[in-house]
Amino acid sequence: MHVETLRYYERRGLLAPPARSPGGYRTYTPDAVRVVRFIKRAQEVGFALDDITELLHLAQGGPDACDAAQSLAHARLEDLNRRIADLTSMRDALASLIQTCERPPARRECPLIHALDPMTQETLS
Amino acid sequence: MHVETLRYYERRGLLAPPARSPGGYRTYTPDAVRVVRFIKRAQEVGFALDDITELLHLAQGGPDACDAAQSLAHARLEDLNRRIADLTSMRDALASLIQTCERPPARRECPLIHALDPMTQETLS
DNA sequence: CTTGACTCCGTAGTGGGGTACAGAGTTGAT
DNA sequence: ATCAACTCTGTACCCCACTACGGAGTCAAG
Repeated sequence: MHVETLRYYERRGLLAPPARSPGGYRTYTPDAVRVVRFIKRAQEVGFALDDITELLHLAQGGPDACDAAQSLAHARLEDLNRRIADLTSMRDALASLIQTCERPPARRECPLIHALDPMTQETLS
Repeated sequence: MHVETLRYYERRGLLAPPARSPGGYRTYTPDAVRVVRFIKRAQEVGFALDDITELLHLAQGGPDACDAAQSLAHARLEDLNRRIADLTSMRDALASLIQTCERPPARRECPLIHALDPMTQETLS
């Protein structure tokens, strides 16, 4: 954990400004550590900092908060699925492009570059 | 295609500066259009603009260029696979987190928020 | 020839999640 | 008391691929 990252979270309102030592140093409570771990975990499952800010507020709230958290999570899940689908179709397209390289090149023409060239392939997208 | 995007590509060296009309307007040749389409296609399969710049240079080169293009493509492919794997494990983690919501909440505690809280779950990561 | 829609230019801003810097002050161990 | 190693502050910068702005000039249709 970088120090600046903590300051950054504080600026963003994810982390309450902690008490200070006589010299002005931040003194973090165990609770603040808990919050930071929460943030890290939430990031790991795909929440953005804005979402996490909201989750942290929700964590204080009552039972309604639970529904809100759940729908936030569902939105993130769909987001992840979309991104996975996008990347997967990219990957498949690139892989099949690379396949063309396996075939012996007709002298002086790179099949891969050729395949990307709209001159020679009018049939894609 | 936004005009500014074309100017941007020109600045970045992806697109050769085109000839100008008497009034100073860019007049693009069909070849320039071809290059732009090449760029778009390459982007769609996951190449970054820097890679594409290189591919475009390679497109002029001889047979060595083909190997270079191929290894560039392989690097991109591995990149995509890595990103897909990352997102997939995120998705699975989030999905199983959401699963906890399906179970009836023990009054006043959001299971999802609960699950992210390091206080209550010391066993993850 | 007028009009409305376009393009010219350079520079600056966007978003997301931080990271870097400089110069001064503080901490804790020896 | 001394010293290395840390932290304090604000601001600016990183990446990437654009996008926006504003004021002036140009193009093509009617």
